[in-house]
Amino acid sequence: MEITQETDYAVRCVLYLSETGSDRPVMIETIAADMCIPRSFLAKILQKLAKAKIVRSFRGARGGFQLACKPKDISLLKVVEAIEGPVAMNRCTVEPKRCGFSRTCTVHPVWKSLRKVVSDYLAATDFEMIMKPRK
Amino acid sequence: MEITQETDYAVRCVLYLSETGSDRPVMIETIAADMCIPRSFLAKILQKLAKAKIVRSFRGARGGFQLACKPKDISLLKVVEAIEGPVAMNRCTVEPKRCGFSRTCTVHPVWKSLRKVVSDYLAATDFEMIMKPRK
DNA sequence: ATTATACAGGACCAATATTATCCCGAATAA
DNA sequence: TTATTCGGGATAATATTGGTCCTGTATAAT
Repeated sequence: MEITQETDYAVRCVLYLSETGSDRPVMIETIAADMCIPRSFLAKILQKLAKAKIVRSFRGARGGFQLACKPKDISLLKVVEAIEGPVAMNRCTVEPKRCGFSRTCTVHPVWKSLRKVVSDYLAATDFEMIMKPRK
Repeated sequence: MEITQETDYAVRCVLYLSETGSDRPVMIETIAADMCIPRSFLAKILQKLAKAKIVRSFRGARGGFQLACKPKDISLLKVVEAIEGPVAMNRCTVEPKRCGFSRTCTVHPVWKSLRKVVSDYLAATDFEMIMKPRK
């Protein structure tokens, strides 16, 4: 039922990039230090975020990471799914093949519906909303 | 983000007891066979359900398990928490001591709020609702 | 009372997932 | 050309999950 530590790192990392709003790429090293995330683990996380087009990476000297779009256009769902894959409460709602009961199981629709509740909530929350108001 | 296999077993087990509606206790053996749940694993699960007062156990010959109350009075939340402990999306919302950021972290309230959404949904779903309508 | 039955609970184990770390190669700015 | 920074594969430590087994205890039936 819980998100993983990795997902928590990912969310805080995107939030960090949202808040700094730098036009220069930020190095893994810097983010790791500022957010207390193990450097090499964060590197892996940023790879996933880059594949999901949430951040852009730049190699070489002065390289690093930037948001690929505005905080407002990044939902929590996008980040969570970039790390954990499709959100679901129960495997059987994702791969029904492996659940012999799915056809007759009356719990199945409940998990599906809860999944929608969660996923809608996450989709409706973007990083502009999560950011501290700067005023 | 997913419930565990164990929780899935627990829910299906309570559903089974709801649907059979037997006034005689049902043996672990029987439930295990009917629901395709490993016998000794199910035994552990039923222990947890008994501690949570969701089922009653009877020892000795003709022993077994019965629901401790009506399906209508058992929420999905009760069963899930009997197995997994308090539902939460993020550890930091349960034990804030271990999260140095919780005071300033702007994601924190989001997880808390999502937790409420999920927990409300689970609390609103009881086993009479989950049971097949008998007509 | 005795006995067969069925759960209680502790110890233990295997498989899998999570949380990392390290290294070498590829891109790239200076 | 070189120092820098990410990309990605391999690997390892730890935690969690899923599951078994065995002994003890309660209890219904005889």
